[in-house]
Amino acid sequence: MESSLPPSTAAKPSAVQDRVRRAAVELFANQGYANTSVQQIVEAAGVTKGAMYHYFRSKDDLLFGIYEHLLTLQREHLAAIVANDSPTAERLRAACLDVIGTSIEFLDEGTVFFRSAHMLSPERQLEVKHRRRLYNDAFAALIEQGQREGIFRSDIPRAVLVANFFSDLHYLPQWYSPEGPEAGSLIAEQLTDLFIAGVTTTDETSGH
Amino acid sequence: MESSLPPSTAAKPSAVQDRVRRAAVELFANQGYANTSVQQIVEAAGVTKGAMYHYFRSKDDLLFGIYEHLLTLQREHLAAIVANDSPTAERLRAACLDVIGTSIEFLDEGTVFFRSAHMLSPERQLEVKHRRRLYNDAFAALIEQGQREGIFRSDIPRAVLVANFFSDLHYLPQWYSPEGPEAGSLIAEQLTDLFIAGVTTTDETSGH
DNA sequence: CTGAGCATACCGAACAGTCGGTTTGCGCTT
DNA sequence: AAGCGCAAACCGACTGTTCGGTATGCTCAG
Repeated sequence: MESSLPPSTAAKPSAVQDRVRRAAVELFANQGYANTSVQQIVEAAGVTKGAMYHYFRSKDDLLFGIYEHLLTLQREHLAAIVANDSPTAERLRAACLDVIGTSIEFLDEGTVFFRSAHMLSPERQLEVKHRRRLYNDAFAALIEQGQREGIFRSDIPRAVLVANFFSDLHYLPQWYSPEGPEAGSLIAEQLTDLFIAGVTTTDETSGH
Repeated sequence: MESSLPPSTAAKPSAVQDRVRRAAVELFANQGYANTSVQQIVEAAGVTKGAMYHYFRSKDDLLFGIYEHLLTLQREHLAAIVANDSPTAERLRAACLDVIGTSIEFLDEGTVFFRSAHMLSPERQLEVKHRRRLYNDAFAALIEQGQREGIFRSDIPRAVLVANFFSDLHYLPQWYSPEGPEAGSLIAEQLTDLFIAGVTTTDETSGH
């Protein structure tokens, strides 16, 4: 949207590059990676194949770029939140709100992220898996701390608790569609509420 | 598993048909629909292409068969559970346990179900969408009843509550892998617990 | 005149689906 | 029991098309 600025401004990531990326994300999200031809992408972006292959080494590069973007973003956000010195419950809440918010902001990217992981080259699949695991572990560590403090229930394996939250991120692109401007953060709060409600210790779940 | 019976027994769904189906599900789950060639399927099934096309009209038919199977199964189960005259809370719990159990039993089918919906022919996408909606509505009706009874919280849109549960089904094939024999139903109970805990009315969420 | 930025024509591989043909199983006549 | 006839089951080479990627050519700023 800031593409209407005079071309003199800022470091250009090349208009072509950007348009190809945007077109690719949208097409991948709507038709799947394997079902989208390079020809379609360049047509949607209004460039030629030669131009595209000038900036990207392969179709796979285009796909991996999406993962790279989201993974980096989420890692940075979570690291910042965890580093806070607020109470565990608040940090968990902040982490949930943030990652749901991000997922809503990048809905198409999320769709591709969760649907097309198996289309990446094997090495890159490993890379993605690894970095996802790091995120997962950092998140799980938050929950573990809460469990030690006695505020989160311990009668259910931590892996299940974590999966129960991550599932919301997975499913989000499948049912959420942006309506109002604020609707996004509202959904984020509601889903976070539900998760926290499920994970918080109650009389029945405290000790076991 | 009952394939070891003498060939004299029962109505045969044709051994070839069955082996093709199994091979297709596994390959679709592991590599995605678009990335799996008909040649791979028939090789894995140990049949020829001619044989396959004798029983299936197209590759798309193979895919739709998976949806047909799961949709029919889940619809029947839910209908039976809803028709019970037990209390709402118990029926919701039973519905959750059942559909998670089914999803675990048919993990590969689930993987394909959630990952490859956009590969179906447009008409069949609509059909699947329609039947999913019916299931969704029946499930939502259960929750609505609980809300009217005051046992389920009403401060969060019903659609969000439902999505919060369905997300678990979506994510399941991504993280769950069958270990012990009983582990499956244990997971089902834990996830159901978490969902119910989140959706049940507490002091803070009762009125609004 | 030179090289970055792009356009165009093209390549080999792989794909879903087809089709003419062969084999197999089975009811029926003799 | 033996042979006939015929349909269903199955085979696999083949086709037209599409794909990701490349090779080469053009253009214009510096």
